[in-house]
Amino acid sequence: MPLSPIIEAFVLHFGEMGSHWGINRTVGQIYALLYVSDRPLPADEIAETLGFSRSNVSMGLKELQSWRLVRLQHLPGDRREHFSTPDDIWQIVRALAEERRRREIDPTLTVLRDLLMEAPRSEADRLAQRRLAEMHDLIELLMRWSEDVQKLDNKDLVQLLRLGGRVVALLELKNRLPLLGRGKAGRSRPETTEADALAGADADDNNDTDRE
Amino acid sequence: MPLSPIIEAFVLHFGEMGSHWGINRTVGQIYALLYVSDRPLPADEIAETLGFSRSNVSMGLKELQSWRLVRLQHLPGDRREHFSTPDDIWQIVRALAEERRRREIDPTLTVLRDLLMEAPRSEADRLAQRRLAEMHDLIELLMRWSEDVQKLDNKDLVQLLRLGGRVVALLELKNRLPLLGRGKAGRSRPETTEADALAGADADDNNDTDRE
DNA sequence: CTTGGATTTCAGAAATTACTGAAAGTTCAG
DNA sequence: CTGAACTTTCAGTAATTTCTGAAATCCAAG
Repeated sequence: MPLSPIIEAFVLHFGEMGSHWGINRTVGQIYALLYVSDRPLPADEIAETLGFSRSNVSMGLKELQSWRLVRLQHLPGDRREHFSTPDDIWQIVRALAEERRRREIDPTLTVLRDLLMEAPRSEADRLAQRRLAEMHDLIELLMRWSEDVQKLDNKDLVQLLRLGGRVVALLELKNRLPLLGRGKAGRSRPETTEADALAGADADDNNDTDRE
Repeated sequence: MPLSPIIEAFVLHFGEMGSHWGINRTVGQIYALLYVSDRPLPADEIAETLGFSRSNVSMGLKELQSWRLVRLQHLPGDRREHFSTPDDIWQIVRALAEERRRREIDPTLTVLRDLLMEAPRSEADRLAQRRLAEMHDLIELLMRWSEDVQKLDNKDLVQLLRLGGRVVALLELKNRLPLLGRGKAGRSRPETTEADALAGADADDNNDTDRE
């Protein structure tokens, strides 16, 4: 069954985009098709619709499953497996973020940490390690934030996003009324860690010598 | 001049990572090398150090420049061009986010909008368009947020990130004391737009029919 | 068990992407 | 101008990735 022009255009564009993001075209197209489909589709129907070989679709679906972007279900009276995407679109964002973290970010942090444990053998090494530490701390900060924010329910998340940069007004409010900050969120130890050094990186550039 | 083990390991890992992110290995390695280098490097030195051809390095540098991830400078008494990465690590994040947006997200939003303008020719089209609208609104929300947040200075940004999910406590506070919300940030029109539909996506799944 | 539809695996073909060396282009001191 | 030093372009080649069809495997029904 041929695709309507609207759906075809979307599928093609999505496939194209995928290839800029380390996902191959086939996989992107399969996902796009499932995303707009009104019902779960069996692999052979996907293959026929998109003009790929059955085995290629099988591979693609396997990859999408490993990213938790599609789910498998059985329809009554049909022995074939049918695939669909989660209804909640935020689940896509969460799944992508989590898997990226697990597969790419965490191993990178491990490498960085390992390299920071090594004894430097030269001045160049020392400088390099300072840069690696900066990168490590930046990534860790971003990841902690994203892990944390992903626990919010959709409602809070949307409210937060819509607030955008205006959230700073809230921050200032909090800073001006320190009593409020101590309740549920309060940790009493002085909050001077790597992150403060990160923040200072543009203000003055030469105070980052506190890490070896 | 051969690389120290620490730097070499970093360069190799970074090159590997690049290939998961739509950046080729060579480009990743060049960037990594510049990132940890203590001084701007000329192209021929990069080529020799990494074992690539001179022309390959030239291509790679051109690409990195187009992403605004390296900058070119001339050193006194040397006719060659030297390359380095910005000192402020946040600038990397900003540059990456902006370029990705410009190159990939914006065109995608345009495609989505175009497809949403098309008259649906079937029930399947109608459903597909509803899904496209959801995706469009989600992306737009995320992009507006990121554009907005990137205008913050490093200090505010780090504070915000460190706050993580606890920012919700502040939101609730604001909601409970509406007087405070109206100052600088206030917009008086009722804030009911596409975003609210997005937020509701998990609570009830069938109220998103308000968009054609 | 056996059968047959459904799925996966895998070796090789096809397509894409990355890389090189030679040649052309640019810049600037003399 | 000239030519030396440096950079870019580009056509061809190498390497990698994607895709396919045939064969193997799986699995539920009989």
